[in-house]
Amino acid sequence: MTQFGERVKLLRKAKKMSQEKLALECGFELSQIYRIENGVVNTSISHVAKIAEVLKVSPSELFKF
Amino acid sequence: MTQFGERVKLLRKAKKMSQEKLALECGFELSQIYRIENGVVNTSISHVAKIAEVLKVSPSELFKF
DNA sequence: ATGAATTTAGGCAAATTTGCAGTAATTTAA
DNA sequence: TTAAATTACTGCAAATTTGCCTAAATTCAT
Repeated sequence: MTQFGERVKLLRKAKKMSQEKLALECGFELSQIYRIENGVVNTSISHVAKIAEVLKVSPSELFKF
Repeated sequence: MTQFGERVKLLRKAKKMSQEKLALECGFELSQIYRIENGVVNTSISHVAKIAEVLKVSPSELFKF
């Protein structure tokens, strides 16, 4: 959960995207991006898919840890 | 969601494992495996990780569709 | 064909996630 | 340095998932 979040943060920063922009493009809340990146929540596969799409990586990239 | 479930079902059957056995080894309910495989629910990343572990594949394998 | 095993299905309560809204803390840029 | 931008964090209600339970439907082996 924490590892997954760290992966999201890493890939997001690699694209020089703010949490807010990622949230906006994904269609969910800024607070939710924070929760995901910091392992506060155990998010769902549809969120995984959406984040991957916006970050232009395959969902499997988010599990490479 | 549906695609993810189909992937779980495929990999589970490849290991000749019943939903019940998978559920047992994962430590969750049979009904939950059914729900995941049939796209009834949008399950969480920790469940993804656990299923991958039990099926002896990397989590990313479950997103190859 | 039939009995056993497996899968599908759904209801309900408890647990968890999410959106929404806000504020505080930290980082970045001018 | 200080103003702006970004990130961290929280409370609450609504939505969703999960466990537990039961039963019907389907598949499979004999």
